[in-house]
Parts: sequence; C-alpha cells; structure tokens
Amino acid sequence: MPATTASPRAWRTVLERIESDLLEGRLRPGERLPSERDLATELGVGRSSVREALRVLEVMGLIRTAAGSGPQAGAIVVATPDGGMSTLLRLQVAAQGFPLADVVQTRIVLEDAVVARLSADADRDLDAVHALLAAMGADQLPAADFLALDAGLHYALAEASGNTVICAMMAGLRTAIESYVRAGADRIEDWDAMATRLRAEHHAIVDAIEAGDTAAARALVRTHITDYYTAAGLVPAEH
Amino acid sequence: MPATTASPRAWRTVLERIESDLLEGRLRPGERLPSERDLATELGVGRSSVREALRVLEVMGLIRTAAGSGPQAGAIVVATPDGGMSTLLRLQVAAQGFPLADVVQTRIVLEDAVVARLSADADRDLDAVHALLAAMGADQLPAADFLALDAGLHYALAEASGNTVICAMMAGLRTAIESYVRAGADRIEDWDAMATRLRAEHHAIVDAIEAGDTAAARALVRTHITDYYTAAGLVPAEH
DNA sequence: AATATGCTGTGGTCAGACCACAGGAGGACG
DNA sequence: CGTCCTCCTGTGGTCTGACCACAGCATATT
Repeated sequence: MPATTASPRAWRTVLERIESDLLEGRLRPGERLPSERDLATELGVGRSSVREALRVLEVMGLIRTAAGSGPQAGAIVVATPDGGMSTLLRLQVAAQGFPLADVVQTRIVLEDAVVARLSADADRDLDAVHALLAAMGADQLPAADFLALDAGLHYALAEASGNTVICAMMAGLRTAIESYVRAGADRIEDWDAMATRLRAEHHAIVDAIEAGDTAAARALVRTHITDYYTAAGLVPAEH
Repeated sequence: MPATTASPRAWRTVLERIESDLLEGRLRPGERLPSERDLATELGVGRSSVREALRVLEVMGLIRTAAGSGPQAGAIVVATPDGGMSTLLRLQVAAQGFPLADVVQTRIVLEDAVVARLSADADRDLDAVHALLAAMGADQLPAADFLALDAGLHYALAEASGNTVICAMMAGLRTAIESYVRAGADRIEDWDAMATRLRAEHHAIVDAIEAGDTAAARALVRTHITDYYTAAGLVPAEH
C-alpha cells in the first residue's frame, strides 16, 4: 500500500518529489527543505527513506545539511555542481567505468573549447589566470604544490570561459585522475625540467589567447596536455 | 567513539571504504559487495549508514541492487555511467546550478568533437546511425517519437566515437534538458517542416562525416543544434 | 541591562523488527 | 532414478523508536 504507482522504492518517491519541487519553482536555491521528519510524514514514508534521498542530493552537491537550530540548520538547497561531478567521475574511474584515456581525451576536448572561446572573446578576464601563472613561477616548488596550482590554472581558464557546465566537468575530470597524476609525477625523471617546460607552455597558451590566435591556442593546449600525460605514463601513446 | 579519525559521518566511511576497495582492485566490476549487515558490522556502523552509502552508489550508477538470494542478489558492481551522469545533470539543471544555455553550449562542444573525430577516423562504424536515420524517415512520426529517435541518433554518434566519457556526458546533457526540449517542440508552428529540415541536416552531417570532411561536419552539427534550440525558444540567441 | 540557564527542534546514528523476494536444500512422489 | 514440490535461508527494502550532539532562542537569574 505504500506504492503509489508501481514503485516499491520509497526513497525514489522522495527524490522525485524534491526534483519536481525544484522544477516547479516551489523550492529555490537558498531555501530550506522541510525537516526530515516532516517530509517523512508528508510523503508517507519512513524517515530512513527520506535520509537516503537527502544523502543522494547531498553527495550530488544539491543540498547542504547542518544540525542544530535556526535559519542555517536543516537541509538547504545549494547548487554546487563541482563536488557532485567530481565524486561521480572519480567513482566511475575507480570502478573502471571510465577508461583513463577517455577521461584525458575528454579533458582535451573541453579545454580545447575553452581556449578557443577565450581567444575569440575580447571581453575575457584572465586576472585569476595571471595570478596563478605568477604563483607557479616560484622556484623550488614541490611537485605536489605545482600540480595543485596547475589544476587551479586550468580551472581558472574554464571559469573565465563562463560556462558553468564545462567548468564543473573540468573540475570533475581533474579530480577523477588526480591520484594517477600524482603517481605519474613521480615517474618523471627530471621534474625541474618538466616544470620549466610546463611553465613555458602555460605562458604560450595564455599569450596565444590574448593575441586572439585561436588556432595556436588550441594546438598548444592540445600538445600541452597530451605530452604531459604521455610523459607521466598515464596514456600509452595517442592514436 | 565511532569516529575513527575526525569524521563523524558514518556513511562517508562506508563510501570511502568501497571506493578504496574499487581503487585497489579488491572489488571489480561484476563482483558482489558484502551484504549490508556484514558491511555494517565490519565497519562498525549501523546498517542505515551502510544503506545511505549504497544508495549514493546506486544512483551514481556504480552498483545494482537486488533482493532475494543467489548470485544475482545483493549489491553488484556495474559501472553504468549514463544513469548517474543523467541524474546529476538533470538535478543540477532543476536546481538552477546549470543554466540551460551552458548545457546547450556544452552539448555543442562535445558533439563538435564527436563528429570531428568520426570524420577523421576511417574505421568508423555508423551502422547504428544509419539504422536510426532510416527509422526517422518514417512519415507521420509524432514529435515525441521523432525526438526520441533524434536523441538516439546523437547518442549513437557519440557511441561510435568510442569515448565512454563523452558518451555519458552527452546522454546526461540530453536528459537534463529533455523536458525543456519536449516543451519547446510544442512551440514550433510547423512541426512537419521542422522534421523534414532536421532529417536533411542529419543526412548532411553523416554524409560529411563519411566523406571525411571534418570542417563541414563540424559546421553542420553546430548550426543543426543551435538553430533547433533557437527555434524551440530554449536559447535566446547565440552570442 | 547583561549574563547564565534550560528548552526545543534539527540532523546523525543505531538497533530491532517486519516484509517480499529469489534461490537452494531437502523430502515426497511418480 | 528422476521430477516436482515445499520449506528454509539470506538478501535488500522499509518502518519505528530511541538516543546523541548541536545551535539557537526564550526565559530566568544576577
């Protein structure tokens, strides 16, 4: 008798209800969801089923939960796509649903589009990019720190392109292969030389973007990524 | 007491455990997870916490659960990225985390890459694409059916490109805006004319791919998508 | 007026209890 | 001996009730 139609899954009922509330505008970003207990009684399901649905929404980056009282407590709608995308891609890579090569290739596709768009857009704002370029110029930077800044740089480029979806996907793809990238850095014999080369390539890419040279920017970013992953032994050899 | 380090989240413990099992190869696709009760006792958490973690994995498309007994029962690792990506993108769009325009633009970027790759690849296999093209040639096809076949066609192209990540993302992007696309179809005055035009564009794209004309294929797919979304009133007007 | 106190409601977690289901083990029967 | 049937077991799915820690608010106290 709990089944409304043909779905014996109580938690799915909750998920669909919240999704429809979101879709119809009854629930907007920043607003609070009803308490778990209220949702349970209102939907005629147990509190545990409500919690399972909320957990999914939390991991997907749709809500933020906090205990206690007051306006900041409870489940609040916050659309933060990055976290959810990162978790999904990371897990899929771990479960071998996504081959590493496909992830790298997709990253190239997206970053290619990012630099193409940026180089064609006169109103671009690359302040964050330049700041990261400067930070990466520091000497004696440990590989881990360099890689973190590198991730930030590529993310900043995506952010500058203004497309939130591409931005989230880039962040997710990066996170998904983060552990492999770190391991790959250890395989590189002369890290200082690699760092110097990466710095130069970064500058060349940004220069090409600011010069409006789309073709050059695309080609540079392509080899930049491909060469590094090949050197790190993450991808056998491009077709 | 239950906190091992500094994490008061029991369900996250479960999630991390399974992810590490996946990463270390202790858990491979097709294999079964321990039963919920076993996992609970083994990790020292309650069964409900285990269930919350499993629910997340299920929605993300990592596991498939089935009650009963035998080798097919329980939670089995199945890396099916499409479902998880679709759910994530759909929810993010619903929660206004992803503007519709960004979704459409990202779809163009990915599909652009797909046709570019296909047109450059001599070993492409477009049998599924041709089958869908033929199916879409039927007369008096309702708009809903036509759109379903259209989705299948674009997905088949992505599939032919061989990149599972792009494939999953394409499917997810499509699902995310599916309801809007359906609503947009109603806004088109002369649907038959639109269908005829879409059919012609599809054939032109496939022809360009098979002719190895990358530039033409890219341009065609770009206008194909842009024009339709503009006609359906989903995107105001490309920059 | 400023501070201290307890109350209330929140999410977080656990334990236990059912249910429906699918498969296997064993016996009953031909 | 082979076939069928029944019961038993273990699974996920769900609900209920019970605690806990926490944050804010109202109240009492100073």
